[in-house]
Amino acid sequence: MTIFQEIQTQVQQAFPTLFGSEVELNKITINETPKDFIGDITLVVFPLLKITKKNPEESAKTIGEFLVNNNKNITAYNIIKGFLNLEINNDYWINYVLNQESGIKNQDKNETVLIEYASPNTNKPIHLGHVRNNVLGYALAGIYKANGFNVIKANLTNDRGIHICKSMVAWQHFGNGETPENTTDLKCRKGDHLVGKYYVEFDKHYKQQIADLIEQGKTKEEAEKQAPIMLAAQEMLLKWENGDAETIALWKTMNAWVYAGFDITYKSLGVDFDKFYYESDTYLLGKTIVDEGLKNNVFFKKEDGSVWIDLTEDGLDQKLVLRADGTSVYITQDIGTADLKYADFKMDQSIYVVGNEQDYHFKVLKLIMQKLGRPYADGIHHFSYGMVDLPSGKMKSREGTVVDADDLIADMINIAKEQTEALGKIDDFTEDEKTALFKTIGLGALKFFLLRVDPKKRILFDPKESIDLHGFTGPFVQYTYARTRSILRKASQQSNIDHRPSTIDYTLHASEKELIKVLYKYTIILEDSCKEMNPAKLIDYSYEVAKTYNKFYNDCPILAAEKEEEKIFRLHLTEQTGNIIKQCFAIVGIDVPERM
RNA sequence: GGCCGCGUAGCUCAGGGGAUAGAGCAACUGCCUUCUAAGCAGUCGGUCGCACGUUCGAUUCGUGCCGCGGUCACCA
Repeated sequence: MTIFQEIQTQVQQAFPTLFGSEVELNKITINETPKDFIGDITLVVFPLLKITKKNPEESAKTIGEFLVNNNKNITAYNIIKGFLNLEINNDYWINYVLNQESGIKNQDKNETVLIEYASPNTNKPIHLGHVRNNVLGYALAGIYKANGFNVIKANLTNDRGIHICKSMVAWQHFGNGETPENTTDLKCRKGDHLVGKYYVEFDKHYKQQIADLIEQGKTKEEAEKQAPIMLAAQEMLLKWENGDAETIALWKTMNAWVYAGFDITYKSLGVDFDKFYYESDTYLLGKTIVDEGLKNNVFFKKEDGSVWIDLTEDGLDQKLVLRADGTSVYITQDIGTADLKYADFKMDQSIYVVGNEQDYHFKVLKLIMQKLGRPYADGIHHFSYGMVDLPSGKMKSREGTVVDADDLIADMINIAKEQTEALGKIDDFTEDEKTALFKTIGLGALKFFLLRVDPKKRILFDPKESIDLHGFTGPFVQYTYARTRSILRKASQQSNIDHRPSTIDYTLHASEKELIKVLYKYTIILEDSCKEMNPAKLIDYSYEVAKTYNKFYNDCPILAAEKEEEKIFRLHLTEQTGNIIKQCFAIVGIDVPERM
């Protein structure tokens, strides 16, 4: 229990005695005291006045008096307007530091959470938008784990469908047998780029053919439907669904190229998965559930044989769940996969990390599963995040206006390299150590950049202004960590810092106390970031820790402290700061260097 | 047009019924013979989109309007 909660419940329990009436816990608002006032914790009395039946000053005085007399950690209080500012005993903070275990862990929740993220299409390499998805998904999984949940990271790979056939058709027509092994295009040695090249190629020819047909007097709609290359793709999709050997062989070959490429990108992003689902395995599953829903009158059939659900009573509209020809649509597959996930993992919560352009789709999916009476339906949650936009607007793979993930990662590492080398602090590093450090810093900057913004908000990325390494950034926090490590290394050469006094007698420096208070909040923030499903909360906190430590570092000598006890205490503070930074970053998937 | 989301400093973002609205970047000024200056301190910069309402108190909640984005496919 934190001291915030402790005071809150203590005041609640005392209320009948003090004021002759009960009070709800949530009426007792406790805040940190703003910097310019005296005190550590502030209780706002305004909401309590109706119950105390006294004016703000008197009410605050009664509570303040009570707390000072009955809580040994509270030494003094002052009242400004309706704010009761409480001062916490120095020893409370000092003991907190001295008795803090290094590994803070939350209790096991005995609850399973499945988090689906990444979920790429196998027709093109991933871009910055997908990177946001990957980084958010991985961070969210880390946050749930750190909060004691059993987490399954799932990747639903979109490996079939018309868009996949487009790349295949284009490769057949224009590929001339190009493979990742024999290609002269360096970029295409990585198979996802090779396949992506033909996806773009398809679109180019498709557009040309449409233009030609329109010139021949067709309408735009006719042209779009009759373009030979599109007909070829549709034909290929049918062949694929019928299991045509040649088509399946080509599909397998090209998908294998893509997977080899994805593996490299996942690896450099440092993300991983416990379970891969493939749409080619799951796309038929939804159909039996559609039958079930028809029997239960959740769905209805129209004259042409197509199957629908009526969601008008839920404020939505009618939604198709199966085509007249009996083939699946997007949501049919998701219905089937939802059941499959539950069969596999019996999860309590099922989180979908998918962009906010699909808000409507997931609203529908959840409603359908609820109407079908699925036990996991209420646990479905769409973790909806904003798009990454460029100054020129939206990224579009087909039009080539994307920031490629591999390029971006390489750029970031390069920026890290240039700036690190310019500082000249790591000249004694081996080449391997340097390479590792540049990657740590470059990816740290990138991930921090993507995570520091509220997930539901869109991000504007300007390729011309590279991601910063100073200020509110990943490298700033990493730097602070390296700083703590540097001091601890020096300390270990000097004396034994393992010696831990049970108590210590001196007045905390203001910056020292400020730092302790920030460290104290760690578990609260970790819990909040999970409840609010917001990695930005943890990122923001890691920055606050670093910033506060740097101030402390500047104000308080550590190794050169006047008294030995002081030095030992400050080394403990330094160690804990480093531990918390490292933990925060590990949770969201950012590495931390020993030196930089 | 219906529905959903977002409008906070020149730019990128925090805050989310409570005190004087905070960071970073950009601009300017100090601080390295002393533990890593990727740092610290400071100056400059705001009608929290607009209006009404609820409240002791609204940037925060509600309604309306304006602006931006998304979505309303037998695409995924």
